[in-house]
Amino acid sequence: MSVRVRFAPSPTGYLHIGAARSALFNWLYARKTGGKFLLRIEDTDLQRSTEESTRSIIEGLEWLGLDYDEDLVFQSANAPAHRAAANRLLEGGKAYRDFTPKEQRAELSVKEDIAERARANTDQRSNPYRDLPKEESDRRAAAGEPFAVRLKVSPEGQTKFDDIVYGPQERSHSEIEDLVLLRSDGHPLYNLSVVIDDIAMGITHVIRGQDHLTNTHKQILLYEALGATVPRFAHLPLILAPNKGKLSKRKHGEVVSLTTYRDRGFVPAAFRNFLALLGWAPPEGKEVLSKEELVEYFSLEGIGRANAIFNFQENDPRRWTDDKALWMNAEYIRTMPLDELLPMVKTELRANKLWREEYDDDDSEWFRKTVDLIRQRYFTLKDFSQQGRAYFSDDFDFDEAAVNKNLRKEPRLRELLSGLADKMESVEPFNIETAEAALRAFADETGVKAGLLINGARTMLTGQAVGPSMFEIFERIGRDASVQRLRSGIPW
RNA sequence: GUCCCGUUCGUCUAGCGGCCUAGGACACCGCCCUUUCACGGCGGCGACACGGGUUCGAUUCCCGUACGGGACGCCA
Repeated sequence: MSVRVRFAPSPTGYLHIGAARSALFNWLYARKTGGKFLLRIEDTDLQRSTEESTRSIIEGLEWLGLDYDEDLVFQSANAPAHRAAANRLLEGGKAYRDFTPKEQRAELSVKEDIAERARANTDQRSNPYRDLPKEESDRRAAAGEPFAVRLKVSPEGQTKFDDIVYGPQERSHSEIEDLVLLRSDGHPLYNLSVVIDDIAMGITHVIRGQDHLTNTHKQILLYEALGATVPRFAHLPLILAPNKGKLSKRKHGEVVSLTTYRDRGFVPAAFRNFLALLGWAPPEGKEVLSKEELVEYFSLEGIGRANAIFNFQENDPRRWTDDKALWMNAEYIRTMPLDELLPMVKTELRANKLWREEYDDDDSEWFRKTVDLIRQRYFTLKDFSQQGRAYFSDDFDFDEAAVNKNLRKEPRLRELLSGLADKMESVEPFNIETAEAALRAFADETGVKAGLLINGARTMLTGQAVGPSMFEIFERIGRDASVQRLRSGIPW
């Protein structure tokens, strides 16, 4: 039977990077096995679900390059099927009506409620309606008395399954409550919906976060009660914050949201690559992997069991996200095929009003060479419009530290650079070699070290103390603009 | 509280009884390259949580302890 997996997020906010990784692993497994990767939006919590969130999930998957097969499924559309299944279980005596009135239920917060139950240490099979005779149950229901539907879990025995990642799992029935399938208002609950939909969609492998490991036992009970084939399960270790706590938007902000990476200049392939390495290791140790290589090497067996810490420094702008993610992005930016990078740079420049249509035709060669030159030391696509601004516009800022270090420190420089400008003005043709020759000749004539002029000129031309070889910069900026910038008094 | 899961360098991880004086990647440090900064090259720092077993031999298997995480809802 061919593999069918799914990614089933609830649309209650941005796409979390942990969820994104689940999606990636499901996708990789489907592509690896020639199976199908399906997308199901679990929007049954009407209060919290939003259309905007659904959109951002779909966009996020698209950004990561995770295409899904078949039609998108909205879980809310299947509510009638979920209710029907619950009623079937009721008819078959596998579930029962719980008439416990709403008022009797604890009005506590979730945590308090759990603590309360823990203290009470009640028998999971103690519900007074569990063994209500069918006639009475039917009569009270017919009379309009509200009821929830609970699964009747056998007091004896245990559920078992062999998790592909975590190995054999066993849980005694005595640890499992008679879970509610249908709320008293008829609304189907999560565990029921998931199982019914997974059956309907023909899911063969459920790959999801480890936080569902214990839910799995309840779901298996449902598969069995329904007489359905139980799929294989593979639970993924969790991604934790630096303090080993749960990674959450409320506590950690935008660093956990996938869209942040898009907005802050990540190359999708780089982030996908980084995500794949969180909890999974390629067999031969090669870590920079294309989409095709990822698919080729991926296996569920290669997934580790320990939770991974996503390392970032909240108050350090340079380390706003994991070091390795940033490194991976830089690696992609400097080594990916130039033709794939160019459109991304174009988008970035456009967004910052630095794009000129000529870069697409008359100046396309200039644009290619310039991007190829400066990409070598950039970390994100943002750098093209920020640190790289001087390559695309005459209107750029000067870095104070660079000005102090390379210009103000030597009072004669103002005069010297103006002289260098005069010298450059007559250089023809103007390229790396001729610019270098001219600068060195000028250094000899004036008796100063070439380095003084080189560093000074770099700052005059780019506003920065660091960057590519000065002579490459001259060629990129061009003679006229170079001369003009050398004469400019702006930074002084 | 109960149940479940986990624990190798700061971080991501390799390791599935001898190949381990524990390998790689990121980060950090040093040197080389470079009249800047990166890249690259070379080198360094740096880990098997602890205690018992089993075994000729444990990072690897078993038990316990500690620590961490998860689940326990008429949320998903």
